[in-house]
Amino acid sequence: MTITDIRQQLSEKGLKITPQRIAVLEAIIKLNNHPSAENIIDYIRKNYPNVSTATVYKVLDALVDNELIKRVKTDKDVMRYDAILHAHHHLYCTKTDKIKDYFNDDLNHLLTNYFKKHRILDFEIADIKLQIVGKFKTPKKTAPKKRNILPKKA
Amino acid sequence: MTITDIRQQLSEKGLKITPQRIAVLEAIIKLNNHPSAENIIDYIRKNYPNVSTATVYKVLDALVDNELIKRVKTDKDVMRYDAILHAHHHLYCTKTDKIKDYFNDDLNHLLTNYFKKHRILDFEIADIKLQIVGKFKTPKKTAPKKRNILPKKA
DNA sequence: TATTAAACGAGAATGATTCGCTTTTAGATT
DNA sequence: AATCTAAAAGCGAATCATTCTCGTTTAATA
Repeated sequence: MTITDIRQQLSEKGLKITPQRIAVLEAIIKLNNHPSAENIIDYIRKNYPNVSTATVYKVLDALVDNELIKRVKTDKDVMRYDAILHAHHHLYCTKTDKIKDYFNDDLNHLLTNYFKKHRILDFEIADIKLQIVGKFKTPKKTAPKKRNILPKKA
Repeated sequence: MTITDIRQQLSEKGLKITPQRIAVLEAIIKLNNHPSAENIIDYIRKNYPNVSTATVYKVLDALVDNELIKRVKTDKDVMRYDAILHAHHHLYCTKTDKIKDYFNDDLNHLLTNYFKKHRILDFEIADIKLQIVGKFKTPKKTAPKKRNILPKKA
């Protein structure tokens, strides 16, 4: 996703192309880990120190309204954001609060087909998101990466 | 779900049985519409005017920690709560912000089986929630309910 | 009924998000 | 290229859901 692509996307939605909007979209794509508004602000300020907090929130709203990004809600109170690159679901780790993308087209087809056959009365589905809650397992190591010969604390 | 049941549930989890905890659980069950903390507080205060806001939040945390209720995440910023009566998913209306329960054991089995066959690498699933986003259709009326003979504005 | 850790109450504090208002700017028009 | 104007950005203050602090009360147990 290049800056040209970003400009293109904004333009397609009839949004004015501003440095702030480009910066926010770029930040979400670069950070790539469901950043909070704060994360995004910190990232942007490295290059544009005087971007207003309120502006970032306003930009985020505009981008969500125009379906260029999605909001991701956690059990904690801060909102997180996600670039819309490809339909995907989320794995929520109850231990670490990490959110990982989960791509599975096979599953998407399964769900789409399921709801094509079993419509929900009086409801028109626009999107289906799976929140898969659980824990990341620490993978077993075949060999330790590092050896710590020294004691942890002097 | 009677008060005796509620006492039983608290007791099973090793939680002290307090009037406040009973009131909160009762409120969530009675309100039955994914209430926010504010909704719950308003409801409880009708009968117990001096329940502290902080207490309600603390009780909600305790109940979530002990899996007696669930948090319902929305794209908006307030958290909502839901009694755990039976496994279910949610329909989110983008027009009205209403959240409706969606029960479908058939679908639950489908998903459970799917993930039994297709495990997610390094992730241990505890719960799967579907957020089905869309719009409630207003059902077609066979005849109009009212006729408005007068002009809309004088 | 005495003990005590857990729970509660009241209100202040926090902090993410929004508001109100002014200034700036993107994009269109001359 | 200069002008115009609605949209966007900036900035500080305001909002408000949620959390913290800490003194008081209470549920559970002996």
